[in-house]
Parts: sequence; structure tokens; C-alpha cells
Amino acid sequence: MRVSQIGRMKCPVARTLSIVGDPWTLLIIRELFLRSRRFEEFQGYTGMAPYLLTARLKQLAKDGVLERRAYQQRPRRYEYRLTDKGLDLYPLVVAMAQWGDRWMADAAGPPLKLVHKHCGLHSAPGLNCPECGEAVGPRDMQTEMQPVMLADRARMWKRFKRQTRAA
Amino acid sequence: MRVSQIGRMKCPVARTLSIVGDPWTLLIIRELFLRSRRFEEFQGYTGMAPYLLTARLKQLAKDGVLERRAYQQRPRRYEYRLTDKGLDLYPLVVAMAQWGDRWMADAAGPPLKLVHKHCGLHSAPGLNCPECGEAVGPRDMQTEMQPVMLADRARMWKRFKRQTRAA
DNA sequence: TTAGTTACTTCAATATTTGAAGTTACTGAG
DNA sequence: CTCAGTAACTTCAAATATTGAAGTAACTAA
Repeated sequence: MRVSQIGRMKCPVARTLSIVGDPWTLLIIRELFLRSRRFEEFQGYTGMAPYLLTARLKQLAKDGVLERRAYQQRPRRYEYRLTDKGLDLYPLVVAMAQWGDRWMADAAGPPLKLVHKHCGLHSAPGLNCPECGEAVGPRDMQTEMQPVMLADRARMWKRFKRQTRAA
Repeated sequence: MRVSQIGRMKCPVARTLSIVGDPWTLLIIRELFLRSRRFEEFQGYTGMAPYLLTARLKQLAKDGVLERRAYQQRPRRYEYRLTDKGLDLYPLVVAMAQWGDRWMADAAGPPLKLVHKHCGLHSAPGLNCPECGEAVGPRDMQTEMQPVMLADRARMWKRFKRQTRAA
């Protein structure tokens, strides 16, 4: 299977990966949340090749994660901004930031602080149940694959077994 | 800059990306949360080439995200399990699943349901402030880059400007 | 003896990424 | 009017990574 086919899986994680499952793409999204707007800023702060940056920005615009718009005419210059769809990636970025702080920290301390504007708490937000408010981890949740996903996985498994038998 | 250098940035998001910023890697992690344990399962349910799977599993074990251990001798067979470091990626996976459900859904309905064992709620958990309990989005948080990160970004910007001037 | 299982490895063809350099369309200084 | 500067790209060849198909190793069970 090709990377480009991942989005066809009947799985919400795979579908998300098909759009933001690439390190450069996620760095661009980080930059957008850090308020970078321009091509040059993305290039400078991520270090990626301009060719790749162009390709990724184009794809992200196509996917509706960001919007490209001219911020001046003559010479025409563009800026890039997160759409609502893009802004909704916030939990994903926060989850990455938290994990990095917890497991990849160095002596210099956390490079980034998140402050809740309302209560002033200096700490990263965590996952909570919207009903009872409790903090949740993997042990607290039961994962139930629905028929559509089970069928898709059965199909993949069958295909895999067919292929290995053929060899 | 190369993808392999991303982890050197003084940014928790970049550091996390250096370990799980790859679509195949994240699919493996999804599988682990779906209780897949064996090489064959990863191969079958992700569709990835065995060569790549070997490489990714080796790297993830090296990074401490999962553990490889023999579940039988003669013939020796291995299984892979998330470590605490790996289990702590749960918010990331949940964030991807939620975003996929919200923005990439199709008529068949959500492929995956998460049930909070304690209160029985069928819904995905969201990001909340650990202090005041409020749900938080990008507008509710203030992002403060610390000196170590600002310095690193200044260095990257300078390098970028130097390079473009040279051309 | 033969087929089957599981966990890989090898390889050549194909695709993507990288780094360096070049292009376009302007503005503002001298 | 010319020349340096800026922002946003494009082009290209070389290096690197992925793909799909096939093969291997070490067993077990019929």
C-alpha cells in the first residue's frame, strides 16, 4: 500500500494522517499556531526546502486546513492562515507539545509555556471526559470499532493473506 | 535541513515529531492502541511493506515508545507493546481520531467509538484546563515562548537569511 | 515429506527529498 | 535610470527513501 492510500481506510486516525501525517506539514501547522503567516517565516523557522514548502502549502489549502490570501498587491504577496478546520487541530498540537515536554525535555526547561487566559494557570491542558469531567487515559476508555471499520479491516487482512499465500 | 534534524530544534512539538512524525509510525501506534501486538497484524492492518515495518519498529523500540519481547521460544516469536512513554501518546491518537470524525467523516458514520468506562459516555474526550476544568481551544490559551526557544528560532532565522543572501 | 506459520530480509524500480541556484515582480536609494 | 533588496516562489541534478515482489529462516503439524 502507498502512503497516499492511507486516507482511504475507514478509520478516523488514518484519515487525519492522510492530511497531517507528515513532519513538514505538522511543522507548518505548529508555525501557524505560533502566529507565523508568511512563506518566508515558514521557510526560516522550519528549515524546509522552498520546493517542499510550496507543495505542502498548496496541499493544505486544497484540504481546507489553511487559506492562502494576498495581503498586498504590487508586488503580489500572500499570507497563510488557519481555517476553522485548521484551528481545530489545536488539541493535536497541544498533545504533541505536552508529550515532548514530558518525554523529550532537556536541562534547559520547557521551551514553550501555555497559559490559560481565563484562570491564568501555567500548564498544558489535558484530556477530560466531557460528561463527568474526569481526566482520561488509555486505561479509562473502551474502544469500540463499528461494523464499517471492522469490515474494512477484515478486507485488508484478507488481501494481505492472499498476497502472502501467492508468494 | 533534513527531516532527521527536526528533533534538534528546541521545541517540544518538533521533538515529538522527530519520533512520531511519520504516517507509518503513527499507524503502528494506532494499531497498538487497538490492541495489535504482532508483526503480522501491523503489516496486515496498515498495509505497509515489511521492510519499512521492521525499520519503524526498531526505531520505536530504540526511542522507548514500545518494547519488543519474545512471547515464545522455538520458534522464537516476538510481540510489541507500548511502554509508559508510548501509552502517553494516547491524547495524540485521540486528537487525531476526533479530528478525523469531525472533518473527514463519511455517510457511514463514525468508524470508532470511545466509551468512558467510568461514566459510560459515548463521546471522545476533549481538552480541558486542569485547574479550572474549562474546555480550552486555541483562543483560550496564550503561548509564551521561553528564551531557549526564542534563541533557537533566532539562530535558525539568521542561518536562513545568511543562506539566501549568499545566493 | 510437504505444507503452513511467523517474522522477517533482499533487491531493483520508482518516487520523494535535498541543497543550491535561478526567476519574477516589484520598491526604494542614489 | 540603475542597482541593491525583498518576498515568494521554480528548477534541477544528486542523494535518499519507499514500494512490491520475491526469498529466507526456523520451526510445527499432518
